[in-house]
Amino acid sequence: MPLAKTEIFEPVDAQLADIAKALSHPARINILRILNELDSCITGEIVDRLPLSQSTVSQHLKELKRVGLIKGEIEGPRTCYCLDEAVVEKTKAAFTKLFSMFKCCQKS
Amino acid sequence: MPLAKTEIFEPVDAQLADIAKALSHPARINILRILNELDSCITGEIVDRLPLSQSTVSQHLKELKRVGLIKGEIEGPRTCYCLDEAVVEKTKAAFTKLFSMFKCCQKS
DNA sequence: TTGACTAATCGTATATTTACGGTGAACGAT
DNA sequence: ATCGTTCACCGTAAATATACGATTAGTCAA
Repeated sequence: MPLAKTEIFEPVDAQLADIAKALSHPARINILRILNELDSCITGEIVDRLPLSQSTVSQHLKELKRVGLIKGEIEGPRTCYCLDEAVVEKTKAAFTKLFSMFKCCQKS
Repeated sequence: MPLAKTEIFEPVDAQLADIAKALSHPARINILRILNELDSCITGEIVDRLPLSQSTVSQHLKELKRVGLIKGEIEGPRTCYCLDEAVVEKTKAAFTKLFSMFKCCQKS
C-alpha cells in the first residue's frame, strides 16, 4: 500500500478492522482453538499441530499477541501461551455490537 | 506469500478467515455501515462519503462482493449496491459460533 | 451520432503478508 | 563449562493488498 490511510477512518472501525485482520488467517483461528482447548501450551505444541514451520507459527503468534488476543509467558527456555480472556470477551462484544447495528440482524 | 497454504486448514476456519479478511479494512466496515444506513445506494454516493478515490472504493466494493456481504445491481450507467441480508446474518452467526466456542465466553 | 456521465478495470508503485531456513539468545541438564 | 533444547527474530523470496490515475465500456440525453 502506498499510504496507510487507516488513520483517516473512525477509531471504532479501525480497531475492528485491526482485530479482523488478526483473524484473517486460518492458522491464527486454529491457534485460538488450540489454546482454548488446551487452556495453555508452549510454542512447540502449537507447531506440532499445524502444517507450518516453527518460524511461521511464531509470526502468527506474534500477530495474535499484537492485538492482545493471546499472551505469552516465558518459562525457562519455553514460552507458554494462553488466551487473554478479557480481550477475547471484548472482541466478542465488539463483533456483536457491529452486527447488532445491521437492520437485518435486528429483526430476528 | 510464497504459497497459499490456506487449503490445508479446516474449511470452517478458512471461511471464517476469509470473511474476517473482508472486514479487515476500516473503509470496508464503513461501507457496510453506509449501506445499512441508506438501505441501498450507488457507487458515487459511497465515494463521496469516503476519503478515497473512485477506483479504490470500487476495489473495496469488489472485495465485499467477493465474500457475498453486498450485492450490486446495474441500473443503467450506475451500479446500485446493498447489503445481502442473508449473508450478513450468516456471517453474524459464524462469528457468534466462533466466540461461543471459547470457554471464557460461556461463563457469562 | 455525439457527448457527458458512471463505474469497472488496467497498469503501476509501494507496503504488507506469508512462508521458510538460518542464527542466536536464554535456559536447563549434564 | 559445555551441550542440547526452545523459540524469537533476521534475512529473503514471493504473493497480496492498497492506493492512485488513466482507460474503457456502458448508458442516457441532446
